[in-house]
Amino acid sequence: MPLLALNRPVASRGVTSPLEDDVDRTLVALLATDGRATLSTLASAAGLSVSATQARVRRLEQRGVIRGYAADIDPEALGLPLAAFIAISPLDPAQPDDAPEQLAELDAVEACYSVAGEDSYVLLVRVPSPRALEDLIRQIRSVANVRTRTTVILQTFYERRLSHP
Amino acid sequence: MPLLALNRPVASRGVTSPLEDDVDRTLVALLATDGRATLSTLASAAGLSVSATQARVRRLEQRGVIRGYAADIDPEALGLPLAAFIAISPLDPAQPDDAPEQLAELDAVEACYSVAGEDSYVLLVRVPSPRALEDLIRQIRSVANVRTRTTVILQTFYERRLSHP
DNA sequence: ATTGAAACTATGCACTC
DNA sequence: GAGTGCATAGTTTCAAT
Repeated sequence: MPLLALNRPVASRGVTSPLEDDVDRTLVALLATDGRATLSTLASAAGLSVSATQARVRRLEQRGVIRGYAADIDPEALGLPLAAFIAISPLDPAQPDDAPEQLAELDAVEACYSVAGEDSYVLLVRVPSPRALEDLIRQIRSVANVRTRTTVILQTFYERRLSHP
Repeated sequence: MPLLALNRPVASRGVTSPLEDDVDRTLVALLATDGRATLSTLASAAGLSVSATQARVRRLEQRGVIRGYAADIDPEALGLPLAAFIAISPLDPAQPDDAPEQLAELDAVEACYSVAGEDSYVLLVRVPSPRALEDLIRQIRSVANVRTRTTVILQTFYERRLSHP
């Protein structure tokens, strides 16, 4: 059973071919909402035998369409009730820029995107408290030599909804 | 097997109690990185019998610590290679504000956060093309009666990393 | 929490189309 | 290549301890 490898850039995880037919779409849609669906459940939904379904799912995994399986954990249960976006821009633009790698060291950084516009990167971070956010911002500034702009998240209405499948 | 229910606000999904001991932490950490880990695998890691492990996992699910299980699908495979943050603020502040609900109708909206600062909400959206992004922005403006500020995501370095467990 | 039995699920292989 | 069916190994479930 394949594990997620979330510390490497998405791009290095290999090319992803698109879904090939309705069976693939059905399997992906089901697994996206129930990552522990059994092959028999998937097989019934797809109208295929269990073996054929297994082969399909394996192919989706190997092609990188399915990147892994994860339990969705409530951040509050982990003691991380405070989330924020932190937009960062380099203080010294003439410096080698490996901010994403540097910032991956910090556990609080859940996501890192490079973006168009005023800022270079946007991070999604989760911390236990306002005090911890202050510390984190300080760390980010020194680790990556950047200026930061922080936007505190007040409420998460939804997250990780699956688009189209 | 529990299904995710991502269309309802996180807050309405019930209170989440924190993790209680190291066994819980081990189980959560494992399931967060491998959502399809078997009870025997989890049992070995936690140093418990399979049945005790099953009971633990069920409790974690019932307490809302584990909110569900999902396959991690590459958005490109779904034909959604373009992602963006869209920050929105109301055009008419004297109007009832149910933007998150209204915007949940749009499949392209993957996440919706209310935020502190200039803007009211930040959305994470995924679309097939720049043209589709233009259409989406138009839809968001009319559906929610808002002004938008869009930040295109150029690269996703990492996403959904688990913090602390 | 553990054991253990029964039901269900995953896997590989022989076979068909 | 892509599917089915079947035998076996492994997993999940639940009652009893």
